[in-house]
Amino acid sequence: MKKYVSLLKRTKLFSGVGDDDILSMLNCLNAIVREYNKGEYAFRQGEYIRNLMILAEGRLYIQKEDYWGNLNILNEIRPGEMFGEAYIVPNSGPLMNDVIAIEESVVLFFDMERILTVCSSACPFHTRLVKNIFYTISDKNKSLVQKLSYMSQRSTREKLLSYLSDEAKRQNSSSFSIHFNRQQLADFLSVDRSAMSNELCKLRDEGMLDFHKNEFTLHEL
Amino acid sequence: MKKYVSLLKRTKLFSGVGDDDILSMLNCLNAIVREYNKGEYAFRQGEYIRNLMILAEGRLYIQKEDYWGNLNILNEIRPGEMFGEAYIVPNSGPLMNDVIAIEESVVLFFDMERILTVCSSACPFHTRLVKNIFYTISDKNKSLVQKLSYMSQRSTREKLLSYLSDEAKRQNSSSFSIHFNRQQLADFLSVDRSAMSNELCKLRDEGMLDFHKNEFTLHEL
DNA sequence: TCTTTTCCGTTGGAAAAACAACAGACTTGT
DNA sequence: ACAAGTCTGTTGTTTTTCCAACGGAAAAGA
Repeated sequence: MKKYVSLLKRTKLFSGVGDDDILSMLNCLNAIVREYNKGEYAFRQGEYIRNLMILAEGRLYIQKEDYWGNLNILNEIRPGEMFGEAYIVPNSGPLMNDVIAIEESVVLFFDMERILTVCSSACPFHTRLVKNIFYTISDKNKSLVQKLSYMSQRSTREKLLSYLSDEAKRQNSSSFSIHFNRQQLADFLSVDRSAMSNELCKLRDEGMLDFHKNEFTLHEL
Repeated sequence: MKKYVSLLKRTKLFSGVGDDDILSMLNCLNAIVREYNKGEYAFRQGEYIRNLMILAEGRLYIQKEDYWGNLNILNEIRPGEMFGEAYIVPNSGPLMNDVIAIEESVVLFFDMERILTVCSSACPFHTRLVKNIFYTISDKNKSLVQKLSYMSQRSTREKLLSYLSDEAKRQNSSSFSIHFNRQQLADFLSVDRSAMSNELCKLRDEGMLDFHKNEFTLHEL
């Protein structure tokens, strides 16, 4: 367990907690290590989750199979990332997705009840932990709402405009750069790359914006 | 403040907390009441939020204006609903949306720092509160992820199939009813109603499902 | 009961996106 | 320096969605 302390220190969950405190907290939180082989399912649709997990090594897919058997990859989990945090609510129903290891993977399990039930004396950093988890989930919540606001636009053009508009706000400048390449941006917005590229150029020709590689500039009309 | 206790008792935030305890907690959490006139902005894009809010009376829109001035309504808040929970993270940046009262409204403000920093002696229900807020936000997170999984499907057909498939899972039966009418479902999935209606009938003709009003039955292939 | 309104399916034309395929610019690795 | 691979814009065709409009069925209201 000790070998994961340096990884955990860099996670959002344990941000601001010292090495020694992490070790004692691992104990307090009933931390368990589990390993998965490549291709093995960590969780299956229909199971109930009572833990918060952090991926220590490897790579996981969160995927979903519909009633007719069509597969769909929803998310990719990389080392240091937390998952399962949305399924710890009592009576929240069973897991709707599968979690599968696409590489040899190591997962840390934390007892959720122990996290939320504050043991005031034993763990001085417990309050910190509750805040961290709360902040992480809030952050995720916020970015989900934002993404949803792009995705709910009907056309590729509107999706682009709402996304770029938000980036300009976020970076507080009408000139900014994005960390996506074209294919990634298209995937993020769930549209076709070439159609999106085409639309970007139309927007440029109409004078609404300019771009060079990943540098964008929005223009007033 | 007393007049809102019965409302608060029914909110997710104060679920499981008795009347007397709510009153003392309101004090502990530095609760403030603010009223807004119809058309008045509660918050504007660019502001920083340090509170958690519950709408007591009236109705609010969470809306967004893009760089070129196009308006977009993201959400409608009704009495008893909580909002702002995603913006309380330190360094989370300014609010990206506007919050506007579309009716004469009353909003309760709670000091977020007070909620997360547990005062072990004074409030026996504090742990309960932290759990409640955590559960609420997790729940929201989960439904956002689900919705996003529908919305990220490219075609109306796929959006429908993934949504209906999930409902069947959730209600644990291939026959189930939904609480949306056609227009609401179309809005939820961000597609055109008539096109969606058309697609539903195609799916029925292809033998994948059946429906009568809001009752759906999925068929194996 | 009769009227009005809402809801839902249907259709045809217009608009947009998806798709496939390709070429040039740029990167990377050897 | 060269080859292989990636990234991006472009074009033409096919497919899908959007939009507007309509009619019938069901529900709500007078």
